Amino acid sequence: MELKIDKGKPVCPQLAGQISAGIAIGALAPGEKLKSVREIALEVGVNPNTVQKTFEQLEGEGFVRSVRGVGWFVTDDGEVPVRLKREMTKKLLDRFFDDMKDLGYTAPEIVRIAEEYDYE
Amino acid sequence: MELKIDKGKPVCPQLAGQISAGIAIGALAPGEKLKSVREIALEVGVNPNTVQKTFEQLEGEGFVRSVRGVGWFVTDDGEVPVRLKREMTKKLLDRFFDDMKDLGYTAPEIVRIAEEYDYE
Amino acid sequence: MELKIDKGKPVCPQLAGQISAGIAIGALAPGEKLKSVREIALEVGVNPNTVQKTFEQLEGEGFVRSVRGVGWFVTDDGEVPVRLKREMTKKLLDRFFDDMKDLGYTAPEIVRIAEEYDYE
Amino acid sequence: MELKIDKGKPVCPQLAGQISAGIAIGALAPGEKLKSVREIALEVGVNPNTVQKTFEQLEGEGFVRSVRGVGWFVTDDGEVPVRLKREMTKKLLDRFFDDMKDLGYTAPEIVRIAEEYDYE
DNA sequence: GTGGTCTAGACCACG
DNA sequence: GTGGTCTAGACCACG
Repeated sequence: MELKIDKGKPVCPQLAGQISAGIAIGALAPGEKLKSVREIALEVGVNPNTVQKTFEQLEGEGFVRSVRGVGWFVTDDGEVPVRLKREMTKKLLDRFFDDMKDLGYTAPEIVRIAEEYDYE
Repeated sequence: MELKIDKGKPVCPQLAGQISAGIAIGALAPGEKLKSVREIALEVGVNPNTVQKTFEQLEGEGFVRSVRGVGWFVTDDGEVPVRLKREMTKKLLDRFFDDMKDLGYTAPEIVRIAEEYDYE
Repeated sequence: MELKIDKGKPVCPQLAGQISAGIAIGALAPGEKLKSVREIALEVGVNPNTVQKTFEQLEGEGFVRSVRGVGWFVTDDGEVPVRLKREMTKKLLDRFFDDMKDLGYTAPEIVRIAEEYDYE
Repeated sequence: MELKIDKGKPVCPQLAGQISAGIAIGALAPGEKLKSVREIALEVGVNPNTVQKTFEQLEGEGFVRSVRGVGWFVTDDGEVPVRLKREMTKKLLDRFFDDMKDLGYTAPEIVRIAEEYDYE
């Protein structure tokens, strides 16, 4: 699984979001070993500490676990991806509709705009 | 126009976004005088310096202008609201579709989910 | 409240334990502002990052909360000290009896030894 | 004598503590041959290097000695178990009373709590 | 001055 | 090589 960071924005949330998404969509399977802290740090060009911090945050949410001297692993709990995808989807929908409503659109208008949106 | 700040997140972008949205939707009309820096600071519970900084940023984008000793005004340029709304809408759509695609949805699926979304 | 660190042992658990104990015994009251990260770092002679990390761990357990640019505060939840004291007491008792049992003592013997212990 | 390791915590101190306790309580008699490094490593699921290192530490404290090509033995000195038990007991008592005092208990309270403790 | 984030780099335990 | 902890120090947002 490829990771990509937009420098200039906070790194941890970006990494956490991408790894969470990877778990949610099954690109990272339950129990699977993740790339090492150092490898990810090199790949996306950030400090290993930052990757470590991201993993510790994900661990706090029960998405990953660490085995000292071995690596980090996706949690074995098969329910997590299901729950994650549902929650992340809801979050995106809520934020999108909220933001669009702040711009003056009604719910039906938002849906129509989405239908007409030409996604590259 | 009411402003609301989520403490804990950066204040300036939040304020700038809400004021921009206000201009985009016409809640703040071209040429209209804005509330004073102090008034806004009290209303949302932040430091006046922070509000001042936000206005200066908006001024840099041509959305507002200041009259010394009097206050801040929405730009008189009637094109600004139109342009603002178009740009902000596009930004929200792009981000929403990008994020949903990262979650494994295809464009048609995203549209269908939006249609089924039950916005409170 | 005074903090003291035994260099050579992991710093974060020591700090977290002392602050938790302070909350448990009421030395740090609900809602009270804690010393700043930098002040504690200077006082106990560790890096501010380490103190910050400790606070973030305590935040994850709901014992403290931060207000950006202002400081860290003991949680307002008055139930927390009660729960904390009960849990920490149980933990210490469990560990003590477990360790003593590993040393070959029976429960009654452990109690007798505790009664005869001459605490300075 | 059975050994059990809590993965995630440093292994050497755990092993050393358990073997020391075994000597202190006579489960491992003076002069007795210990299990081989490999056998222990397999039993508790750690690397043989780690077990070897633990034995070398215990050797440094005079608790065990090695016979090349044969294995590791508990020291023949009959005084060692007595001394070990006394020292380990004192250490546990000191730590327990210290920690409980940090939690706000007085010595008499600590004793009373220990008396009332319902050890499973 | 205060918390928040990040880089750089050291050193440890374990494998 | 891998995670875990820590120091040192920079820079940001906010007050």
